[in-house]
Amino acid sequence: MELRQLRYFATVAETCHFGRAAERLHLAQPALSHAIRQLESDLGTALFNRTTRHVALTPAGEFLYEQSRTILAAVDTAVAGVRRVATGLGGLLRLGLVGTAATSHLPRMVRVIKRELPDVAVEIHADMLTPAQCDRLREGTLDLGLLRPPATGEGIAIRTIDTEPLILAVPRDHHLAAQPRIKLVDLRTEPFVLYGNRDSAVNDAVLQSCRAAGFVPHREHEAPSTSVLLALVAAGLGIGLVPEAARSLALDGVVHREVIDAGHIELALAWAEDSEPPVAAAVRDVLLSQLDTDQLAASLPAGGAA
Amino acid sequence: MELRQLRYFATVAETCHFGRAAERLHLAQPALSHAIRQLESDLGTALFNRTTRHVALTPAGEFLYEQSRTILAAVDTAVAGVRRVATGLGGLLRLGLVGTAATSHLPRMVRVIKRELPDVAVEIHADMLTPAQCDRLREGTLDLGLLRPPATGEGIAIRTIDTEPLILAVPRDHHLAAQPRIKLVDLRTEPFVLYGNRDSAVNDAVLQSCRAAGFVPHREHEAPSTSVLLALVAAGLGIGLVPEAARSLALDGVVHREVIDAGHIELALAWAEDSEPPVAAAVRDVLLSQLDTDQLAASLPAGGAA
DNA sequence: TAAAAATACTCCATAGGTATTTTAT
DNA sequence: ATAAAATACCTATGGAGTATTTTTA
Repeated sequence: MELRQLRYFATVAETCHFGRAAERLHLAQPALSHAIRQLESDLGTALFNRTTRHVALTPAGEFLYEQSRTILAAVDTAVAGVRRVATGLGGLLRLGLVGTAATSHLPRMVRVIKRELPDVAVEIHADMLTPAQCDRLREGTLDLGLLRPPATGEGIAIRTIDTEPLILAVPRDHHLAAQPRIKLVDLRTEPFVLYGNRDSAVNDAVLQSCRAAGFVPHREHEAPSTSVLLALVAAGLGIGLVPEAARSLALDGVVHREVIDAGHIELALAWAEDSEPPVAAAVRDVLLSQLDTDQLAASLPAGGAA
Repeated sequence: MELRQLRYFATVAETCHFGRAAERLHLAQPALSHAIRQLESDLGTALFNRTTRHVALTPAGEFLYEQSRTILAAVDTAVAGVRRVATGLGGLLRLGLVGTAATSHLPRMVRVIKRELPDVAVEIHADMLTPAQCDRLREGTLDLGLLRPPATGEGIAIRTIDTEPLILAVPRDHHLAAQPRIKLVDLRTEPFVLYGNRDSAVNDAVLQSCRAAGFVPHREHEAPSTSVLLALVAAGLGIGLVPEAARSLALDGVVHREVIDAGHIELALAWAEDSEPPVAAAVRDVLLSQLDTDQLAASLPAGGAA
């Protein structure tokens, strides 16, 4: 059986008239008659009871007509779906992110994607370190990444979307919590809770900032993630330097303070330079153009046109 | 898009190898390559990323493969279903019945159909009088009928499947309930509850039996159905003559008694002589052969081989 | 360099056209 | 008598074959 036959059959079933059905199909009547006979012979059963005056479905034809509507509709939606996936308007987007991006940038991003590309399903791969994201982007098991530059290895394109200062996290009753202006050197004698993972870009930034300020932080404890790091700070085991996005974690017993010369850390959108799937390109466009819009709006004087 | 293309595509998607897929499809490799190129150009998008060393699905191809499995499975079940409906092994059977057949013969019949033709769906059209069933059999909106012979009009074939005596229905405390041998003439002075419908075959049989016994029953009340008739008898409004099948209705306050010379009434299976759908023929065969088996068993001496 | 897909071409099966016949109302 | 499906026959598109070339791991 072929879809051509099924389409012809469905049209004849709907009109119960070979001539009019042929017309609707932009086809000559004998060609249609022949096609239906062919289908009947393929199936080994009559689908129509026909005289020259009347065409009616047999029970088998009745059954096939119901099925044909389902099948033809499924084919149409499949074709439309393929086109959507091919253009990036639909399909699955696998988005990787570093720990802190989950609370700071993710919610708005997902909202923008849902608004601009409603047929795209977003699959979140949270708490992925930058090198892991780069590997998975290259091997094609991730479509986009939110990571800390620089990207490791070849073939990854990035665009910085935000620059955050490192801020101080201290226990609520710590003496630094009350200090008005904090400089990095003020932390040189403090015990630090540091990110334990060698691949952590935030850890690198913290160590580099301290080195620039002329000291090596005293490694009191190690934490595998920002939330654990803050928990250890809350427990009074030390102080920490974390990206500003960590403010939104708002752990009880921890307060955050600016550090004048603590340096910054970037967050970037990353994708595979080649072999980027259409959804990735489409979502990237939407996210980056949204970013540009926001920056433009921020650069304009407040109180502009509504 | 054609099913041929979809079948080819699914095979390539499964093997990720044009040569092996072509082999599986009993096709030369260039023909398959060409067919896939054709499909890709129809859809306006690539379905495979191919080098001479590696074939992999694109996101659009991935999507189409999932859809193709659904569609191809639907096509296969549709074709199988058409064959079943065409042979009568499947489909919808619309079965008409007179009121009393619902409790007497229907349950066993449905059980036999379910056992022998599990893919046949039975639609019951209960409480249909004989002439109405004949009309609907002729116009093709009913497939089989359980009715009281003779059938009215042309084109209806019937086979008698049971002969029931008419029995007496009386209130529990009626004097006839205690009488050992009842003859029709004993009822000549009694008030009767009769079937009200002019088309009722049971009513005809009752009136004819009484006429043969030399009297016209005194029409005290009329009932549209056997169950209502028995309810009126229970209420003490008169006596009734009903088919033996009515025993299974077992209304409280009503007792049934044999009447020696009350005559019999037949129940028959009926179908349209021409234009009988396959499912009707198949079910009829099953029911009638079951009937023959039962009669053979009944005619043999009891305690035969297991 | 070798395996595998693409290209080039050839052929014929069949989808679809026109002209005509058959059939049932 | 006539509308409509079936039949007969013809044409040409395109599906599938063989031989060959191109490509990349």
